Amino acid sequence: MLDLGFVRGNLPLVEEKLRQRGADPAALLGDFHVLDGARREAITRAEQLKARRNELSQRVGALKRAGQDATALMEETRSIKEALDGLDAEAATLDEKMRQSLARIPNLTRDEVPSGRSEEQNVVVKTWGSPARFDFEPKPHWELGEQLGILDLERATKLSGARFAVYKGAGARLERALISFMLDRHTLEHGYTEVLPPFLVNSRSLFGTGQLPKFAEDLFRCADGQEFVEGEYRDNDHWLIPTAEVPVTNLFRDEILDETQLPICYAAYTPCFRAEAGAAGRDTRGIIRQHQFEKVELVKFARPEDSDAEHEKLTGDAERILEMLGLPYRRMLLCTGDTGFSSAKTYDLEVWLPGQGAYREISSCSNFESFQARRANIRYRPGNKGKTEFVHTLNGSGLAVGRTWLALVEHYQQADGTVLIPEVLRPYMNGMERIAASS
RNA sequence: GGAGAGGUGGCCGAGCGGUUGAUGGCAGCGGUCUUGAAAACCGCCGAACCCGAAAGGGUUUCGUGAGUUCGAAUCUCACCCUCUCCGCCA
Repeated sequence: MLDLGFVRGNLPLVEEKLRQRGADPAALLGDFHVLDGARREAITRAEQLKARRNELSQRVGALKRAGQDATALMEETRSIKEALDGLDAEAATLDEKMRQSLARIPNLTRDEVPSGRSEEQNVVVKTWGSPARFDFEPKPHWELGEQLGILDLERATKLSGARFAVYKGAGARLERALISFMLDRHTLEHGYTEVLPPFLVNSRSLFGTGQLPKFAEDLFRCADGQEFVEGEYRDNDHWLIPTAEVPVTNLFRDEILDETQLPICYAAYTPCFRAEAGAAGRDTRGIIRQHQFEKVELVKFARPEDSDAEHEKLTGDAERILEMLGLPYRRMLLCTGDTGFSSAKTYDLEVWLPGQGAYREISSCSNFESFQARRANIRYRPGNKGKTEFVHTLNGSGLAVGRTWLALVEHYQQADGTVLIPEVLRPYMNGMERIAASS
């Protein structure tokens, strides 16, 4: 969420930034200054009446203590109260409107983010490794997975419908190995603290990180309470997390952190659940796009002046996993139109998938600056200044485990249909060197 | 699910209709003292919003929402959450 005062004082800039994102400034803040003016006027008038009422009440108290008559004053206070009812309601309504429209305005992208409509305009920042060359026709992971008996998509459909998977044998083991491998690197070598959060969160949390209200249709919600109503963020409803970002970032919601704690770096494994509304027909084969997938997520809370450097470091930490696994990738700087709602700047890591002959997203590393912190009210007290400030939050996949699984299977496939296991992973696979059909 | 207790400022903890934004303690900040540090002592110290160029003024805020009252942290009701015990269960 942007700061109300900032939007008020920088309307042209905000409009320009929204346009760069491909958003419609008119729709998002068309009547901003009208609404803002009306809201402030209502507040001012209501507050003047309240000041008068409070003053009268005090005098009533004084008179009564002195044993004198106060009926005249009490009469005036009563009439103020009636006028106040309407005014207060009006101010509250306008305030809520402002709040809601503010909550739907995306973050401002940084100036170094390239302008662009879609992913076409994303910029390659670096490329690591090069796509493997095969002297045979590489197969997509769904064929390999089925032949090796490590992936069962058909039966998953029976259990849960489309976009679910069952992993078996070495396939299940591989998934678990990847999770452990990633967590070990991040906690043992990159300085993150492991967190295992709840997989269900309330709507307050989803508002905090920016999934609500705009992206409700992308989420799975448990039918254990009332309907979701925009503007009402409950702490007693339950939604499946779309990413560990939500519970982990919200750990410090409504808290004031000590500056000496920062940066706080967490690594969390969780399954992720996404409704994938609007993705109908996309990536229907294989496990690229699932309703449920595993992910190891990196989350940081940093001082504003450090968030850039922490963003680079975090992205590097994710990249290192790909490098250790020997998977070719490239780092993309997302353009304005492709940068997520809450993010000020995002790098995507794209891994090469031989089965598709394309680079596909396997990690997304974002600096949210104070956008989420303002929504979730996460602050810290800088130095010896008494004033609190919002922290900067960051996160990135480190990595999406399901996609790592399929990249690995496709990248390390052999002519005979087996899949080599990279050396760094073998300790996590009980020494297994390759996945063969009999396993 | 049943019974009880409780939700107050960064933290702990008083207050239980009228100068209470809230006693006190801790932490933090500034100062005195000291070669330095500690201790001791003195002072400052919540947040959001509105008006104002500023100085400053005002409003709201004691889990949330309604209500009673001239006036509520304090009274009433509903709801939420936490803790303890019991039951059930991984």
